[in-house]
Amino acid sequence: MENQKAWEAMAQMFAALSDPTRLKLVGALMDGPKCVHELSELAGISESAASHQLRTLRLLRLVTHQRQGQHIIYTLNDDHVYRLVEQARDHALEESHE
Amino acid sequence: MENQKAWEAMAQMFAALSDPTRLKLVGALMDGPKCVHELSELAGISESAASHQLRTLRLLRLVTHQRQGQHIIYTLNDDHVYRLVEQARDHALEESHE
DNA sequence: GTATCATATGAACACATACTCATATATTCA
DNA sequence: TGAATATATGAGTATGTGTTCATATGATAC
Repeated sequence: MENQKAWEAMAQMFAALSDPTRLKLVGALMDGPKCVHELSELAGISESAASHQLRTLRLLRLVTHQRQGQHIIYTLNDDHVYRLVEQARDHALEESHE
Repeated sequence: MENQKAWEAMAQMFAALSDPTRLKLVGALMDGPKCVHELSELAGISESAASHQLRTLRLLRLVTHQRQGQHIIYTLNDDHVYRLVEQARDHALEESHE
């Protein structure tokens, strides 16, 4: 089965977005780059928790980060993520008014 | 926070596709409706495991099922799922040849 | 009826994961 | 240099999840 790895990569992609906290972080980043403190507030979690989850998103290459003084600015990595979340949102909206 | 439920619904959607086994089941269904036995073979898992995961996909409304004699035929529920998986596949492919 | 096939379900277990708390690292400012 | 701020990280823990195994349900054939 040569596809096994492809399925795993895709599943990993979905897994990155399968947690409400991480999804909120990504959602916040869809409005533009932000620092950890701001992200933690927008997601309603501790800064430590945010840092942990941002690390996960970083390892999965959904976000990138760069230092700006004492702040670390996180940014969405590419448009695929953006579009994926938008599409899921459409689906969720459609489901909700059934 | 009125959006909390929306994020959770979306996260749940992604969670449904975040497991390689479930993703393979959905992938198999993208080629057309199939019975449990066939799905379990295509996904390379036991029929019991397949049944458990199909139940999950059913509860999350990603698939529907109908009886046909002694077989239960599963079908993809809507096009959103189809498009979501296709998009993720594109992303995975693009990532892989970086 | 019973035997058989297809699927579903519950319990149990192993493993993953998301958080908190404490601590470490890195930057800026005095 | 040392204090303060921003972020990262490791350990510990509680909860979630995917599988297997055993058993149950439902349909067909005899």
